[in-house]
Amino acid sequence: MNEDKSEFLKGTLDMLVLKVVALGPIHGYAISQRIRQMSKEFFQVQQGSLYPALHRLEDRGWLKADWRDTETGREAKFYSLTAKGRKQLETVMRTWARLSDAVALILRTAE
Amino acid sequence: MNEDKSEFLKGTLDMLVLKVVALGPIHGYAISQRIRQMSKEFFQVQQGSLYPALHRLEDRGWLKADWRDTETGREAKFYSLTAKGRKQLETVMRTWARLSDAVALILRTAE
DNA sequence: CCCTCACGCCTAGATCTTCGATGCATCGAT
DNA sequence: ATCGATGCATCGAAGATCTAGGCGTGAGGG
Repeated sequence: MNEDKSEFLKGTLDMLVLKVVALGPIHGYAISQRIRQMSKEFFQVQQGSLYPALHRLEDRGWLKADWRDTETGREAKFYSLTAKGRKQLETVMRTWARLSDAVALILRTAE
Repeated sequence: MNEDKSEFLKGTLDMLVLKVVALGPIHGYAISQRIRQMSKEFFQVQQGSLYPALHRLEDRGWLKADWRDTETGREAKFYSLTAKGRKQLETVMRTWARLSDAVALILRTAE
């Protein structure tokens, strides 16, 4: 398993977060809600997974954060995608496509 | 993330191994070759991942093992699927289907 | 007025998987 | 005789996720 593939064995979370942030600046709490709702309740991201993930993605230069006000007038940390993050998202989506094809190849083999 | 879903975040390896073994009794070394070849070189399972996985699956009662001779006249540990293992494979394949649908839902969202 | 729940951020420790490295033994081919 | 493939295995490091906790604000019901 090379590095890119291992990313997926370790989880799809990073990809999902990148994708959601790519739709427009959004804060952490809303990201988890959005992922849950977009996946029809399948993914229920825990905060203990989400926040470390966000910091990880920021450290790698894929996301940048700034504090803004919510519609409800609260302060929240809004994340946006960097140029690097956009490239990473594309890469990772291509890898996901290949991975799910590979899995399908194996799973569909008749017994 | 519930337990079943987490299985996938942690990796597809267990499912792939179960599936390959479901095709007929096969030994560890051959499993890794088969996975590689069936996935068109995408998955290259390391021995340091494979053997622990096999022991894990055996401990859970999904695989059983016995020593047999290879076509080349060597001894090797052949794994077969138990009844429990077959059920587990079905469960896990259904979960995979739902997971990849959920991922697709999110990834396909237009920006 | 108080209490609870949703919002919104975060970390620490435990647990699990995977990987790279290493070890051992046999066999066939050069 | 040596080297690569076959075939088994373990160890330690690295990483991701989860559970469980903590902190603060604000709105609404009793």
